[in-house]
Amino acid sequence: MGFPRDFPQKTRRREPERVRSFLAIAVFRGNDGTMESAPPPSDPAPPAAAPRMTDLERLRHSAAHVMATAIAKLWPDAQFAAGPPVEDGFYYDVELGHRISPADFDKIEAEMKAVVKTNQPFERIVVSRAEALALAQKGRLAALGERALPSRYKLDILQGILEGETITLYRNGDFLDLCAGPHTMRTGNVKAFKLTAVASAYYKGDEANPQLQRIYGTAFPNKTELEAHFVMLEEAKKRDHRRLGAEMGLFAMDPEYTGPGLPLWLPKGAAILEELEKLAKETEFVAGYVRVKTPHLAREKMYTTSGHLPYYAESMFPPMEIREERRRTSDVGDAKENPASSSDRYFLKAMNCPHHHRIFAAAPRSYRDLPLRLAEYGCCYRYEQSGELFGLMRVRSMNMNDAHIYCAPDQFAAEFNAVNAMYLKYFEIFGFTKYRMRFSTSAPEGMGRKYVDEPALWKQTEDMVRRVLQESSIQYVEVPDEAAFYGPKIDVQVWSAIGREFTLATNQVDFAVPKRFGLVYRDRDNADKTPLCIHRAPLGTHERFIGFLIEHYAGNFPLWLAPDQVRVLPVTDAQLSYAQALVAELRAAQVRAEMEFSNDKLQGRIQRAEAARVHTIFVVGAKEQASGAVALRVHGKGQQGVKPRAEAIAEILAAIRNRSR
RNA sequence: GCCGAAGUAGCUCAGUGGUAGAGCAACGGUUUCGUAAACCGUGGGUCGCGGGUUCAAUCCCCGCCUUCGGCUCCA
Repeated sequence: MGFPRDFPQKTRRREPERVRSFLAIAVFRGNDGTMESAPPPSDPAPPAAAPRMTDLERLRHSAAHVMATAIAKLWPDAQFAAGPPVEDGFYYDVELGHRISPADFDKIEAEMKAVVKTNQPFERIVVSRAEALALAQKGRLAALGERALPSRYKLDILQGILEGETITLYRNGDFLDLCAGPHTMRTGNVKAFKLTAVASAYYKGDEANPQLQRIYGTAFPNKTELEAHFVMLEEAKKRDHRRLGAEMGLFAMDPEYTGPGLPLWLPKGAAILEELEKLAKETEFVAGYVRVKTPHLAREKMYTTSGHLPYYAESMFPPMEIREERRRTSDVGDAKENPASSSDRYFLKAMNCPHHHRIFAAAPRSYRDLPLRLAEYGCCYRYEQSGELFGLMRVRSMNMNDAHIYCAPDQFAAEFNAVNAMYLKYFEIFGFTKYRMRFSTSAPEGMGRKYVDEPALWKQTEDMVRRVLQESSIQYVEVPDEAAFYGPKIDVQVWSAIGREFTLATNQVDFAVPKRFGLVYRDRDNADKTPLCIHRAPLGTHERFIGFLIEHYAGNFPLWLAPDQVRVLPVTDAQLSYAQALVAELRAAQVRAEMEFSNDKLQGRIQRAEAARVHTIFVVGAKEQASGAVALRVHGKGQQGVKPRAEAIAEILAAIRNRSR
């Protein structure tokens, strides 16, 4: 309970459904039971229930088989599991004594080329369960011939296939695999491919299962597109927030001294952080939020009450044990008076809500006080698994764009709607056009186990949320059985400029935890009632949000966010005082401005300013000084002509105020 | 946490069983310059950390840390 570790932090890319279906697999619901050839690449009608694939996916799926054929030839004891197409290519999971390393790629690719060259047809074969099992027992599936050991993963997959479903094999040359298809016509269709990575993956994604070697590759219809893909990847790498963050001096990671996952905000990054928080504060002020401030830690009782302990404990930093000397009690020889107790343990907070609940409880509340909207960009600490840390996107210390709205049931729809409107406002400001709201609901079978056992409340709340979503015509998808323990939630998924999808923000309804804290308000009928609580973080964590913004803008921030808003470059030292006066005027108006005069030529200084992504450059020479003007240059746009200084500064102030893009 | 790979100057990278180099950055000097790199010079590294092998380890071996690619997790 309590706020899921993913409250604002959710990065995992879900496997496309079709990938899972491959594991379940190899099934057509057709019923012919006869052998037939694979459909040609252009055939629009593979059996109706076959996995649907685009032409590109089909090509990549076939490439996966070509790769498996090559691997089976090089290492006949290879045990294959699943080999689907994925977003950027394909993979095949394999269990193998030999550790495949990138050094083996050349060898594997050479074998693949041989398979492509012989242009083997992909042949679709429908078999009975008994036939398939017999082949698997003989190690004949996902292999070039019979083997001493059974095809264990294929056998397992076969056992997962329901009675009555059609079982199909695909064969190319001697390579025979359990597979639902579809495939291209022949191996010769796999013209342009490349192996890209090797990693490990648990069989069926379950930690309890063996780890397999997952070999990734990609394939395209032709060499040109393949090469373009790698060029695109190189370009994407240049936008990576970890790289830009270092280049631009936004943040630093200091694992040795500060600790892994604990970013240091450098002055230029902190400037962005503060602009973001300024925006949020202004927006929330207008929307009737009030700001609070709470400590970074709390006693154990806070989290036993909230329910985070012991369940959530492993995601929290270990407790600080406060060992008081038992001075007085030891003096009188009665240590039992003051035994070390659990109340001597403090925890760094992993979420702000318990503290906010205590603020709610700090005074008697009337229905007149509701809705009460408590906002705080509290710094939370989560002990994320080491392998999960990822630049700013997954960190261990985070500022949440947090607020908790306590309201009565009849206020819920309006509050929830207002929160959604706030999300949309932000997206508009930042120019996010591609996002999706993911509405996670409960499932009846999880009641009392996975979810708080309040079926009526669940239904009521989910209906409310669904109605609000429909009425506001927000694009969303509903995902059953993915809700939080304490209520339904909405995650906002976005795609960064480099195509990475993750959850930026979460909006959750909580009808369980306020009760655990005994929170009540006195209603009109003079009865004490438990408020509903909406947890909302439209900017998620500021760390992740800025990581996303860096990639979204490729480091080229709009003026209001740009760490370097204006740089004044005097042409010669004769303009130093004029330049300094300009900087002073800009700073007096709260603009981040600086002057640079060095031994470099003007051209060199411009080059450096552009490389540093300074938003606006004022070049001032004798002419500008004489006329009280500035020569403007804007990052990405080049020279903008000469303007009177008052006009130039007024435009800058207006652009900052409007947060225009 | 798991599997694999990597860690050399602030950054990007080269290199060798005989204790290290380049470009950019930094610093100093010359140059007073008009829109994406003027010129000359200087300093800078416990080669991630700890063990081991060796006459000798940045290089070979082992352990650890961190990062990266995946996986798992993400009530």
